[in-house]
Amino acid sequence: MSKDYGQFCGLAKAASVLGERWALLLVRDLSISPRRFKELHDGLPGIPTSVLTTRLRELETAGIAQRQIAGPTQAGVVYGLTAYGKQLGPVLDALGRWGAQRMSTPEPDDVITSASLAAALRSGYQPDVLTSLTTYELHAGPAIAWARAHGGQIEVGAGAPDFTADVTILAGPQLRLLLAGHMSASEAIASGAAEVTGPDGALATFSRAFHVPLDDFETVTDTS
Amino acid sequence: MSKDYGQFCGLAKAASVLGERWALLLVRDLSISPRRFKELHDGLPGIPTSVLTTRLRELETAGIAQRQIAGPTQAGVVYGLTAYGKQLGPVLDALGRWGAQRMSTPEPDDVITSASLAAALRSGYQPDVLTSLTTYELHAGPAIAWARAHGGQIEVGAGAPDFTADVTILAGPQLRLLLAGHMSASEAIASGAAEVTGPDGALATFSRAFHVPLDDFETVTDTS
DNA sequence: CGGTATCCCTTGCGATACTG
DNA sequence: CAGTATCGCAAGGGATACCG
Repeated sequence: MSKDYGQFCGLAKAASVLGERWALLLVRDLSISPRRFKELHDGLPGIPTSVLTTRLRELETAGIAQRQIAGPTQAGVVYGLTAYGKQLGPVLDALGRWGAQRMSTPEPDDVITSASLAAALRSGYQPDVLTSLTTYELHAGPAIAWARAHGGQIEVGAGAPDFTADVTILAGPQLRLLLAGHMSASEAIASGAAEVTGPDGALATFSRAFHVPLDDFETVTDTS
Repeated sequence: MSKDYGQFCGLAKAASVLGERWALLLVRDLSISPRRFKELHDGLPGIPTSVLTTRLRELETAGIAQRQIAGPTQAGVVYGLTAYGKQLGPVLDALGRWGAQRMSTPEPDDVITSASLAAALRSGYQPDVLTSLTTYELHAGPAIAWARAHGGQIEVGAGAPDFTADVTILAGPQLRLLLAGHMSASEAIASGAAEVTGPDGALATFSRAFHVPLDDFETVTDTS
């Protein structure tokens, strides 16, 4: 499947690497921050270690990812993106935003990972909302992500932040509707869909600063 | 391979459809213009008809493509993108630009298709160069594409245009270097890499209006 | 033209186990 | 923790033939 398409075309070259199973999600996770093998394995539920190894090698060969030694001996192996790989960030964000349009409610077996939550924050960020530096800690089910943003600058991460956030939000699956603007901040709080710690109006500001639209057709017409 | 990833994540949803073999290239071709089954088959060298059918069905189910009846009886079946599918255009352009950065010279067996050439034109278009409406007809080996552009507006197509272009360019593989700005218009003409019909300076303007950068490392370091 | 229908066969995924 | 090794299986891709 890693086969080439035999076309002199940038998209074909991209597809030959990123079209591999798990590759896009792996790059997504690496784009949040450098990660260890085990973190990657845990963040991609279902991927076998052998496949993870193979993908990492392929990404290395393609100049997208690289091994980094982070600590003493080889205990500190860490995978990160190269400069070339980092350029994929905005592209994957756009692709994720596109895919998210038809994604309103989690399927019964859908999992939310911390890295995908962080990526969602990054992809929905609106540069013109936050006029002063604001930090967020967001919990969506078992997933945790944080953001530190101000004007055109944003930084996100997966897992608990190492600082105390200005605003902490505990949310359930309804978070999707809030980010889409289909549920107001006050509704979210009143219904218990979100629990907020922080200044008054913080959730309203949050939902404007991180907007992931929904193009609802509710469900795609099933023609089967 | 069409398996889902079980994640509530826009990128994961996108990957489950677009990660399929041939899917990205198929959408690319459809994004240029609606096409018939045979045109799609011809434009994707190597794809079996059965796989093409399967992909088209999957794209239909995902709400990305749709069958359209273009003529009398069923002789006029045509596949096109839905509104949702059309939103992928700019995203795929970005992905193609990313992939093209490491693509300097065609591999011996690389093919150039008209649709990929048209997509390349669209992806490299610089909105601030052409101050008046200009039309181009571009030949790169066996591939033919055209563009009609002015300011922020651009329209591209695969195959010979149905109008007489202001500028006609016959180019070889060296075209890649011209688009990257690694070869000047005058060099291209002098060396015979490009043959131009049109006003003086037309090729220089063209190479500024359609810019596809090259991030060269020549070849990615092979660490095998 | 616009597909269906087979068929084989590779590949690479997923599972599990195990090593430095 | 950071992988390697093995293995079986199923899916799906590619080729080819054929039908409406």
